[in-house]
Amino acid sequence: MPDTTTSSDLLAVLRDGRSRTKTELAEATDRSRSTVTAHLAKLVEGGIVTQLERTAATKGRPSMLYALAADAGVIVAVELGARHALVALTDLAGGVTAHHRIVVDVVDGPEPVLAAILTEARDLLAAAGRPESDVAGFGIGIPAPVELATGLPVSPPLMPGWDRFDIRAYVRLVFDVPVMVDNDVNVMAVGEGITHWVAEREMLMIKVATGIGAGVVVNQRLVHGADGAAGEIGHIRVSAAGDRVCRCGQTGCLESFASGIGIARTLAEQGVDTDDGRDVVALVRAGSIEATRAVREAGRAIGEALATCISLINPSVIVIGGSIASVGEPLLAGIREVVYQRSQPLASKQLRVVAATDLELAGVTGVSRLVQSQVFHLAGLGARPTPATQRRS
Amino acid sequence: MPDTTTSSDLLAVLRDGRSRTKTELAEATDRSRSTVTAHLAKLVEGGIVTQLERTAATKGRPSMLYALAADAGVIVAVELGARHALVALTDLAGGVTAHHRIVVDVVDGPEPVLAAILTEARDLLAAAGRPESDVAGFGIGIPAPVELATGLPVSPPLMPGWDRFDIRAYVRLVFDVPVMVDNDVNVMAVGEGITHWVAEREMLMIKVATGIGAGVVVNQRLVHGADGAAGEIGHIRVSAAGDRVCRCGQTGCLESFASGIGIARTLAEQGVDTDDGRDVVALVRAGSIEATRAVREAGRAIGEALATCISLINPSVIVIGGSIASVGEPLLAGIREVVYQRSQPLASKQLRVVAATDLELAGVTGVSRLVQSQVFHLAGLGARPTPATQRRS
DNA sequence: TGACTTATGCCGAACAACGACATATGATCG
DNA sequence: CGATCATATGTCGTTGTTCGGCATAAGTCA
Repeated sequence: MPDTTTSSDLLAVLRDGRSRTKTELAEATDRSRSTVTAHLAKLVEGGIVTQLERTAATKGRPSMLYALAADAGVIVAVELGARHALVALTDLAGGVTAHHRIVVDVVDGPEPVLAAILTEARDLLAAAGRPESDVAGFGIGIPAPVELATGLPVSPPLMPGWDRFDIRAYVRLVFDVPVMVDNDVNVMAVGEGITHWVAEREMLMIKVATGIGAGVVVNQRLVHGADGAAGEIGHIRVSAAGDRVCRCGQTGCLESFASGIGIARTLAEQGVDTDDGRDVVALVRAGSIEATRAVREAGRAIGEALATCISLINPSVIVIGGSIASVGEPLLAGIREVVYQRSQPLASKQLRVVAATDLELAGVTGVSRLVQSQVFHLAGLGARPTPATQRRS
Repeated sequence: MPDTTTSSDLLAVLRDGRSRTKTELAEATDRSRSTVTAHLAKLVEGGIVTQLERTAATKGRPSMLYALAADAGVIVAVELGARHALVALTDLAGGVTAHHRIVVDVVDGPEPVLAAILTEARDLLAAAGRPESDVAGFGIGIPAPVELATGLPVSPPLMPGWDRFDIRAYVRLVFDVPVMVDNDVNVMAVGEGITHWVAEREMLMIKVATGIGAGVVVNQRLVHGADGAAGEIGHIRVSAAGDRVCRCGQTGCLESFASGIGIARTLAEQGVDTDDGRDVVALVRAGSIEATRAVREAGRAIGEALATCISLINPSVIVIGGSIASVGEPLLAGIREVVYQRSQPLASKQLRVVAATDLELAGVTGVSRLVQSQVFHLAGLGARPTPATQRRS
């Protein structure tokens, strides 16, 4: 029954899973303690919030601690890549309790891929000793633009056969719960955002892997754009890419030069043998001078594109992730070099360009958070209700 | 006393100045008629809302119409350019009732310029037969980045001497009312947005004049960025600008090639005499082939930069304004040519690139709307409360 | 003129939030 | 070891907001 503003606000504060006292909650939600008491009672009765043991000694009477009943349900969070899927279970607070990577191929089309994912999810649930009825929500990040209102993938270049396929409906045949679908980089942005960059209003998450994409956070909210195509920066034209022909048919695309495939292509032109983007990381780690240089050049190209993005939205943080980012410094150095050289002083003085901290789980963490928003009817990403308008003086 | 949510919601609906019946208001604010009645009574009593005559015949009893008491106060709205200022008076609904353009020079520094503006505002008030005590709010759009929280201009390249000058405080010495300061292109974006593009979630306003800047609207809200530098796209690097040195010290900046000054420079290199950006418009209108071509080239360069912006935020509308935009087709054609060629099909299929419709008053209209938000304690730009969460089933 | 339609005003009921008071529970100190 | 202090808890009456219902007003239309 938590449908009032106060209950929502309480959940919005408690959604991170940490426990709090009534006084803390009253302060955080800007209500009186009696109001918080009343609503907490309902939430506890409904099994949504748990009353924990008393706090350790302060001076006065110890207070009760309240926290989200994170174990009351399970969220299935999936990150889909071109050749694999990471299927994870999280508790209602977003803590990952189990995860497993399976091999799939998105070009096989939606049914077989989703079937494999759903099977894996069932297996994980069984292994965790959880009945399927415990599933409270399902979410998936996919490497395609997603239309915000409908959750449908639209014109996905990497995923022929998925165009406007109703993933939500398909999943609901198995798990009849809220289903969230969003772009893979968007969910990474959320994952990194809620774990490390809660306070930042504008943030950019860049994924450098087989392709290149961005997750865009503005005013603490994900940006989807009119067609779900926001953040599709792989086909920005950069000078470094020259006349190289991209798979999209254009020339000079960022992706054709700076993605895993693009770097491999650069190296191949120099006679260095690489099959795939994955090899590039191995080569750099092995100390290959050519590979290191190519990655740094790729970083510069990305930096060139980012300089423009910075001029447009002036973010305070840019997080670099994706498989290629795991080479670490060379890529980051290339990006920083151009970003700080080409950006206006005002926009770059406070700007931080950092590597993603959780390459493996950022995606599913973000998915879980977005699903949680739906399960609890919460808005936005922030830890607090929303910094909108303060109510009291 | 209108400080409750319901009163705010009512004002948020009525802010456009149109009149509505109680039933319409109840529907728009999602409250019962009795609630609306109660709050309207207070608002009418407070002189904030006016009760108008009855509606013309429907079938049943005619209803009363209610509208914002637009004449209860005056908003002073100013648009500051490098060499001039447009000082306007609007009613509380944002309707421009008087305006006058005065000559100033921003390089003289803030005090003399603001003094001239304030004097002009006083003159306009006197001419309108309005006492100064009628002024309910003051706003100004300035050609500089503005820090959102403080309203201070930061590191303005065009306005040396204005850095972190407290415009709000200075104005309040004369008019002790809410004072709003924002970037000139931001306010133009708001002005165009509320008059023609209310429904669009993502929108870009591009001003092409002496310099080049953008106003960025995402999720129906203005984007200021971490340092107020969002939309400062004049110094994006574009290939067309080649190695041309920009006043910012970098090379290849969009502004060095595609702004009024940049176009003049291009023409000068071809031996065509122009003193200033203003001349460019005259030359095109006079049928100069060189000037027309140069403007179209400028459009292409802008299109190149915009293609990147489109990839990042996927707007549904891009509005082109500024003095150079008044040449009309050549500029727009150049922009469209590159935008539609370089953008991903998904992002550009629904995208409209249009000319600003109100070159003269869009700025002050936007200023007035932003001031109105402060005067009535409203959030956002939208006509409706915010499409956030629907309250009933 | 009377039926019909639509708006209005007013009132009591339901609900949410608050502040205050009495009480509970531990630490701390003499 | 008991008194005191500090802090948290539960409950209750008050206040204010919102809702739905009912009687009534003010037009149109036949």
